[in-house]
Amino acid sequence: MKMTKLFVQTQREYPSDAEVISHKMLARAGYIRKLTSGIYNFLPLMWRVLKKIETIVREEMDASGAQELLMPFVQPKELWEESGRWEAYGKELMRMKDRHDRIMCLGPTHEEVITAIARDGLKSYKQLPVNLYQIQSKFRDEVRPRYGLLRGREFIMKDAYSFDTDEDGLDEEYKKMAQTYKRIFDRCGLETKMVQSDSGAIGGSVSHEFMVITDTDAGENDVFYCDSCDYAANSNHAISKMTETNTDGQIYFNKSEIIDTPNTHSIEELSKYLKIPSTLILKTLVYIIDKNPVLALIRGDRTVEETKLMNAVGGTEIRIASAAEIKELMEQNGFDAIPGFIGPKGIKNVKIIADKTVQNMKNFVVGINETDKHQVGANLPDLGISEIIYQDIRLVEAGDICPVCGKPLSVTKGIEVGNIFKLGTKYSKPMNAVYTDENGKTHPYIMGCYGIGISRTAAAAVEAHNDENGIKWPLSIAPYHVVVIPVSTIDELQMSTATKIYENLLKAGVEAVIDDRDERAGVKFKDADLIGFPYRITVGRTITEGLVEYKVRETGETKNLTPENAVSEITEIVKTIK
RNA sequence: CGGGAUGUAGCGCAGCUUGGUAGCGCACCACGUUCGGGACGUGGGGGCCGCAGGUUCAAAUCCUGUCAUCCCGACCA
Repeated sequence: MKMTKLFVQTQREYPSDAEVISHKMLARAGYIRKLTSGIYNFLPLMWRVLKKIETIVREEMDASGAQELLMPFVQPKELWEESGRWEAYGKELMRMKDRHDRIMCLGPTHEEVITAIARDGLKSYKQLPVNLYQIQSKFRDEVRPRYGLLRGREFIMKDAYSFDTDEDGLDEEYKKMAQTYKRIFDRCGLETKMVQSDSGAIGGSVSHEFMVITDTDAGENDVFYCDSCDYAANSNHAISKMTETNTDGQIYFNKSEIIDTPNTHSIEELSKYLKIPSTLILKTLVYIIDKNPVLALIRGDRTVEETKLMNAVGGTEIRIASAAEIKELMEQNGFDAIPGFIGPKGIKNVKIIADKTVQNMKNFVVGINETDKHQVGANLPDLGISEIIYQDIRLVEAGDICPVCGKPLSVTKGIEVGNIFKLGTKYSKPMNAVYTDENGKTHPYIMGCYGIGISRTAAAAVEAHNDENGIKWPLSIAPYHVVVIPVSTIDELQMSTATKIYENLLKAGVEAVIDDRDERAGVKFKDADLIGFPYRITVGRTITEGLVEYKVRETGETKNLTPENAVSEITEIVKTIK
């Protein structure tokens, strides 16, 4: 492709609305252009990158035995009512009416449609197992789209769905997909970590996410991992062993009593006032889960992990209660305490979930629903709580003990580029999607689902591979392999040599661009770096000695070669792409 | 949905306080000089100043409403 014809406009400055590096660079280098919030045009360079990622995904998925199909983007409400997700999915599901007032939605994922396809076609155990996948645009009406392609509303996704007769079959497919994903991301030049995670709105029992590890804001997930073993988990799912007790061995209170603790609205203020460690305080938080209040108890120094708490009561939506809601809860139970003095004592008809840190607590300090007072030297049996559910609801912290091997855990940030779920019968059962076994009996399919964010993977690759001058694409997914730059387009020898190199590269199957613009060398170099061509051949003054400059974007390495050697060097490298 | 901010040329911004013919840099077009890390000169083209209403002789500027976008908190590929 000639640069003068290539549809790309680079910008000298980063767009003002971009926050993270991938968004800034893809926009400035002319890969993407925002149409409206969270919705982007994929311009020719971007589309080449996306198609390359798609090709890798297709090759690996096909090799795993999965079959590609394509499902509709627009789906009817009725299907979503069958699975129960019309209500449950929430506002991310973009709903609309057609001209006959039939209610439809844009597909955010395709469990319902694929299950409907399967139940029509997969009648016999002899047809199973099957894994079907598609690559398609998805639409999720995100509350707050951000970070460019990392969290758009419309994005490209590969989604696969497997159907098995039993759990063992699902386990096998799940493992196969995990290996397939590892290969896909390796081929895309991305190092990923497979981490345990919560299964969220997709549902099911077990799930893992593939994370590109990063130390930037673009990593929206906290990942806890162990250096000594292979334990790794998203913060919404990570667990740790608690070894220490709630005191440092010192005895602070030898009898249970109620004391004045004026103006101690926070754990920090209270521990300062009483001169005790925060581990000695029982923290009580009020959450609203699916419109109902829930009390969460946790040791004072610890944070509640909201997804875990929500799962503990089987909810789908969680938020911290407002001051007004807490006041209402107090009034219903005959108290009028303000936040800071709330406790489980005397609260009726409200679920009380206690983190396991609370189980070991002795002689602690706790709010008793009286403003400016706390009970000290308290123990749980003394508080007269009718029912208390112990669950792990705490956020793991770096340095916590690995649940597998007992060594300290570390934390890092990650971009989730892929996700695999064991769904079981979550969709097949309610949708009555069944097969007939060898005895003539029917059973719901055992399902799994497996997603890869194609456009997010491209953005993650930019996050992982860049420098201050621009993008450094991995060769396998770069829009072009090499740019040939004649320094001066009016120098006949330079121009004719560059053209010959360019033509020979094309003949050898190398994807090349020749920068034939009548621009100064500096402009071409800056653009080449920004766009991120993995290799560059510069034809300049040294051509009078028969040499051109060969430069590697990734390392900055340069060497002078004859035009023939430069072509063969790159041709050989391109052949090595898997 | 809360809290904060911003809408002026394709991009980055000034002008608004104190109303008076809409500006700068980049990009674009023409000519000339330049030519290995974002050159320079001269000349040019491009704007419903987000939209609607109001105040005024006169509104980018003041007032009201509205829409959009971005950032901070709950989602997920």
